[in-house]
Order: sequence, then C-alpha cells, then structure tokens
Amino acid sequence: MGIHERKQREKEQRRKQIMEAARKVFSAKGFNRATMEEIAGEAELSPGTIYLYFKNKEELHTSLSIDILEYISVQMKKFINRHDINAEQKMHLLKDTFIDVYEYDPMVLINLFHLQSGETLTNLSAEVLEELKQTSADALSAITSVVTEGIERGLFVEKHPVALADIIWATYSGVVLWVDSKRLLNNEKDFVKQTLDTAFEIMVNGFKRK
Amino acid sequence: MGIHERKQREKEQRRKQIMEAARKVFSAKGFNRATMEEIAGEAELSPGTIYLYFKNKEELHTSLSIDILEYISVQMKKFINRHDINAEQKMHLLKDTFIDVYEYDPMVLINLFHLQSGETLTNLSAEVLEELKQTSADALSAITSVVTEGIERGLFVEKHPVALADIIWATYSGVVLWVDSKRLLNNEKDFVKQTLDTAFEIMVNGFKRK
Amino acid sequence: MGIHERKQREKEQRRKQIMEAARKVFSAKGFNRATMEEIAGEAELSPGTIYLYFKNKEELHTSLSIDILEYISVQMKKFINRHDINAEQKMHLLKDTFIDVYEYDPMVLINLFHLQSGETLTNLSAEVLEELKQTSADALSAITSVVTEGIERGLFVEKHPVALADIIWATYSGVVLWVDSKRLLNNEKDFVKQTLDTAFEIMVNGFKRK
Amino acid sequence: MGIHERKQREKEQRRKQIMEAARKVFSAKGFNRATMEEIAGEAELSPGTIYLYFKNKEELHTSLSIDILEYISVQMKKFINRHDINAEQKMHLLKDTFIDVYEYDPMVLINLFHLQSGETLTNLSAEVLEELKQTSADALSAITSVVTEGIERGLFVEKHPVALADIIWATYSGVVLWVDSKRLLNNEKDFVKQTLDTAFEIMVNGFKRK
DNA sequence: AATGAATGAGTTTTCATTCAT
DNA sequence: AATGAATGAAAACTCATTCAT
Repeated sequence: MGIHERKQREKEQRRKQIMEAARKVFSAKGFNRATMEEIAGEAELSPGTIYLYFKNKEELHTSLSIDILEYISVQMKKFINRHDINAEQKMHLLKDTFIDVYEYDPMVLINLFHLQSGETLTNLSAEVLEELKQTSADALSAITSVVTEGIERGLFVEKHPVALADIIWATYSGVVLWVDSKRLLNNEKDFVKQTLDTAFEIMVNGFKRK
Repeated sequence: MGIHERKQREKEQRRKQIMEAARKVFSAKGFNRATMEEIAGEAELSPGTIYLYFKNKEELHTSLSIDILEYISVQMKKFINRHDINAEQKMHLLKDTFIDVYEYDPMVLINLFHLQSGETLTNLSAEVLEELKQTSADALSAITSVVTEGIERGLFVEKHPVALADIIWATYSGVVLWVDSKRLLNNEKDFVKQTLDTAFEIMVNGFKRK
Repeated sequence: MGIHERKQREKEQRRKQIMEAARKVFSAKGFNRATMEEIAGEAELSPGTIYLYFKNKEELHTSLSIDILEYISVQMKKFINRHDINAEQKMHLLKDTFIDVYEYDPMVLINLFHLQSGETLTNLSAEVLEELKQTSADALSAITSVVTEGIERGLFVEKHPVALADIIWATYSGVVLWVDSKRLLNNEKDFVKQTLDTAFEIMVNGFKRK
Repeated sequence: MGIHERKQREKEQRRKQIMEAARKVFSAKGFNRATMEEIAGEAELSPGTIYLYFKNKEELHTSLSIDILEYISVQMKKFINRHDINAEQKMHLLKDTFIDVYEYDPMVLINLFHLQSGETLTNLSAEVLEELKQTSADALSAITSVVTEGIERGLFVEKHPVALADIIWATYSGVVLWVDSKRLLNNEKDFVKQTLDTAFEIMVNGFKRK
C-alpha cells in the first residue's frame, strides 16, 4: 500500500470516527441540543478538527442520514432482483429491511425523517445536498421496482408505481415517528416492529388485486 | 356577565391573539428560527406579555398542536357516530378531514408531527403535557372507534383496533411529512391530497375482510 | 417632558454611554484587539445590550468616526462663512480645528483614518454607510468652501477646489498617522501639533498666488 | 560556490517565494482576512513551512513593508546625489518615485501605511522591528537630504529638514490612503497620480523661498 | 396587566501556530 | 527541510426569559 493510499485510508478512518461520535451525541440529544464540542469530546478530538472533515454541523448530521439511506439501498438491492420470489414476498423483505435498519440505529433514523424538513437543508453545500437527493432517490427507486414488478405481474393494483412507493416509504417513516412519539408521550414501550408488521400486512393486502 | 367572567373572556381573547400570531410566525419560519420577539410584534404585544399567557416558547408551540388536534377531534366527532353510513364510508370521511386539516394550515400540521419528538416535550409543564396527551388520545380514540365498528360489523380484518388506528394516524403523518420533504428536496409541487387519496384507498382495501 | 420624550432621552443616553466605553477600549486596543465583552464591561452592561443599540462591532466603531467627523464639521462651520477674515486666515483656523480634534481624541481620529479602508466598510448597514459618507462629505465641503473663496478672491492658485480640499485633508490624515507611527516606532514623543503647524505653513504658502 | 552558500541562496529563494505569495494574498484580502493557509497554497508550500522562514503572520507582513521601503530607498538613491539637477527638480523625481512605487503594488503600500499603527508592531521580533525602523529611517534620510540641499542652496524655506521630510512623507501616505478611501466610499476611480501631482506642486511651491 | 430594556449563557466557527513524522 | 493534521483559544452574536416600572 502506497503512502498516499494509507493517508487516504486514515482520512476515511477519521471521518468514520467523527461520524460515530456524532451518531451517539445526536441520538442522545437530538440535532439542536447536540453541541459540536460534545461531539468532539466523544471523538476524542478538538472541535477544530471536525471542521477539517465536515463543513458544518448540518453537513455532519446529513452525512449520517446519507449513510443510513445508503445502507437501506444496499440491503434492498440484495433481493429486489431475485427471480425466485414474487412481489408480495419482496414486500415482506422490504419490511424486514426497514425493521432491521430501525433496530440498527433508531435515533438516527428518526432524525433522518425529521430533518428532511424545512428548517434544515439550508446550510448544506450543493454537493452534499445532491448526494442526499441521490441516495434518497436510490432507496425510493428500489422500492418502486418492487411495486412495478407486482403491477406488471398482475399481482398488485394498477396504480402509478411511484405513488405506491411513496406510500410505502411514508408508511415506514410515519410508523417510526408515530411510535417513537407514543413512546415519549405515554411511556409506552417500543413496538415499532409489531406496528410495521401490521402496517405492511394491511398494505400488502391493500395492494393486491382482487 | 360578571366582571370575573369578562376578565376571563378577555384573557382567552388575548391567548387566541397570541396563538394566531405564533401560528403565522411558526408557519413561516419553523420552530427554531421563529423568535418570541417576532411573534410579539405580530401580535402587537411586547415579548414580556406572551409570558403572562404561555410558560415558554415550547408551550406556546404545543398549544398550537393541541388546537389542531382538538380541531381534528371535533371534525371527526361529527360523523363517527352516524348510523347511516358504514365504516368504509367513515374511513373516507376520515381522509377528508385529514385533507381539510392539512389544507387549513400545512406548516403547523408539519410542525405538530415534527415536534412530537425527542427534542421537544422536555420543557412542557405537566399540565400542558397532560393536555397534549389527552387531545392526542381523543383524536386517536375517534379513529379507533371507526375501526372498531368496522371490525364488529365484520367489515374489517380482525386486528387490534388500536393498532389499526395507529396505522391510520401514522400513514397520515407519514404522507404529510414525506410529501413535504419531497417538495423541499426536489422542488416537486404539493400533492398531499392525491397521495393521501391513494394511501387511503390502499388502506381501506387492506382493511377489508375478504 | 412627556414619557416618550424621556424614554427617547434615556435611549440616547445609553448610546452615548456605550460609545464612551467603546472609545476607551478601541483607543487602548485598536479595532481588532478590542472585544465586545470588554466594551460591555467598560460600559457596565452585558454584551447583549450593546447589540440593542448597535448592529455589530463595525457599526459601533463607525459611530465613533461619524461622531468625530460631525464635530469637525461643526467646528469648521463656526468660521467658514465669516466675512471679517480672509481665506489664508481661515486656513489657520482649519489647522487649529484639526489640532483641537486631534487633541480631543487622538486614537479615535487615528482609527478613523485607518478604518476608512478596504478591510472595513463591508459590514456596515446601508444607513450607517450613507451617514458616514454624508458626514465625510460635509467636512470636505466645508474645507472646499474655504479653498474656493481663496481662489475666487484671487488669493490662491487656480486649481480645482475639490482637489485642493483633498490635499488638505490628506495632509491632515497623513501627518496624524505618520507622527503616530513615528511615536510608536521610535518612541519619539508626540509632536503632531508642530508638524501640522509646519505642514500648514508650507501648504498655505504653496496655495498662494505669486 | 560552497555548499553552505548554495543552501543560503536556496533559503533566500524560498523566502522570496513566500513573500511573493503573501503579497498577492494580502493585496487581495487585506491583512486580517488573508489566511496563512491561503498564502501557503499560493506559494505551493505547506503552512508549517512558512513558519520556518517567518516567525509569524505579522512578521511576514512586515517583511513586505520592509521590502517596499527598501525599494523606495534604492530608487531615491539613484538621484539624490546627482549634481546636475537642483532640489526642486529632485522633489519632482521624489514624486515620480512615489507614483512608481504606488503603481507597482498599491495594496501593499496601503497596508504599509495602515499597519505602521498601534494594532501591529506588537508581535514583531526585536530584529524585524529594528530592520523596519532602519529601512524606514533610510527612506526618510534620503528625503531629508534632498530638503537639506534645497535649504543649503537657499532655494527652500529655512525649516528643520527632518520636519520637512516628515511632511513630504506624510503627504505621500495621506494622499495614498485618502484617495483609496474615497475610491472605496464613493466608487470614485483611482486618481492618486493626479492628486500626488497637485500635492507636490503645492508643496514645492510652499517650500520655495520667496 | 403590560411593558420592553436588559440579561448572559450558550454555540458555532475560524485560523494562527505547533509538532510528530 | 518540509509536511499538514491537529489544535484549542478566542469572539461575535443570538435570543429566550426576566423583572423593575
């Protein structure tokens, strides 16, 4: 491995280290109440160092979102092109992926859904914004392809696939946020898994052509 | 009307005036970027006065959420006990209510969904938190009653009604947030109405017993 | 005096108080090394309060410059229209004014000359920038009128009056800055007065038609 | 050439390279807004390297001032001892030198005049401060010798030569700064040349014995 | 009840400078 | 000699909230 390569790897390493620290702090405090100083402390670095790797707080946060969206895409690509299972079964795998991602890092997922909102998106550099759009579009197009297949095979209702993919994604984010908020408001325990299960059962049933 | 009553009414009046101003400012700027000074200006009052009516910024904001939740409850109560229509038709009225509320004040609704999250809920006084829970529960129980009726009449699948109500609500909030975020990210125009339409069509279809 | 008037006066009072504190700190430290916190401390106020009266550090500093320019204008207006003395004598009064102003607050004057430079002028609000231009123009036009009179009476060389006024002002600022820098570099004592005396003697002699 | 000599030369070479880069960046941004990193980038070196050649930012900047002062001295020495021209003609050559220097690098010259002020001079090492004083004194003594000659030949007024030299220098710096500030404030175009022309005409006239 | 001036804690971000390699 | 990653101090500015009037 050349010296340049090693440097590159170290740099990537450091980015991960910072993101890992940020993940912890954002999860614990939420975006606004997390401070760069605390993230730096968690990463055992100085505040200034973070700015060598991320333009600002927004972008550090968005990097986490991009990360998780990429993970979702990767997971979904593992099965969307399989020929041995039908669209209905793929819907179940979709749901399993969603549960898996949720369990991997619930807070970051919640933040992802929250912060794709008006208050944010303002300070992002053009590139990062573009990357966010791209990964977001990637995830959605994977979902769309499942729906399209279901429609083409005459299994699902004949609706616009993009609209259906939107609904799947919206249901996912809606359930995650709603269950989280119930947990906070009513001290109920976490039952995202069950709720997603039921929601997808209903949805798959609703998708089916009669 | 006694003097005490009049005072009380004036006080209520003033509260409404502040909330109306807050609605405008929160809608325009979002929670974090809205300032108490601007809200005071909009209400033609001084900042200090707001604190005579609301404990803090959080609570002022939550009051708007409570308001909208109450409005939702009221609207739903108009039809949930009607005997001339069935549960499926009530699901359509539910959706109409949701669209109606969304169109009445999209930003406050979005804020409602966003801020029922970890970052907030911390600074609320016990009473307001209780009130929020109560109105939230009210809205949910109205939805639940529709679902329960559907199940009891053998029209809907036999699932736990509360779980189904959660899914309805989660779908609502999910669609609103997701469409809003698509609008912001991709400059797409607002199509919450269509998406909710389709989502409910799927959902009702999914709810039906075959 | 009405309540509004008193409020107004108190507000003006507070502005003066802050400016006085700023004068001290800027004089002692220069613009960059002076901190808002120190100025606040000197004024026995909190940092936030300063921002109620001045948009930012730049503008607070510029206010001092405007103040001194106004003072210069006022002093000059006392004699520029007198009919009992000629232009040459007015040149001497001009110089006396300059010495007087210098002695009133040398550091602020030096800062005035320094900061009318590229690094600054960026953060000023349009109004303050306009005010600065205006007071600056006022002072210059007073000087110009003296020169014009000298030319019209056939006393001074026939040059463009504005150019000559520029030279007078440039000489003033040049001497002030140069003597200050000699003082700093060589620990020489302050001899602005003598240098201005000589400079004006030369200048008046140079202005005279032969 | 010995190895030591070559090393020395290389070192000198590197210094020049850094100064050239610094000249560009300081000219474009001014002292405060110029960053060491940008200067390093411009010099195609790393920030750390600059500190091998210059103690700190102040000193790097001062080196440019010293450079320009040396250039002024060198230019003036070309004519101050000539016997074929008189003091009045030498005053014109002085002015030509000043215009020449101004046109060579206006921003550095402006910075030179600005930074010979209280805010700076603090962080300079004793040696650099000494060097600055020396070159400054050199330039002044060249001017002084012209004035002295003029006085001795009975051409100029009988004033203290150092005082007159101060006035010449102050007029130079005053005009440069003032015209620059007019350019910035009023968007006027650059007319340092004309103003210096007129100023020197007046000055020479004022210097002459009648 | 209403005011609104004052507070001051709190946070992001910058950048000259250092030092291990 | 050169690097450049890391430092960390420093400072401007904001704004929810208070409280004397």
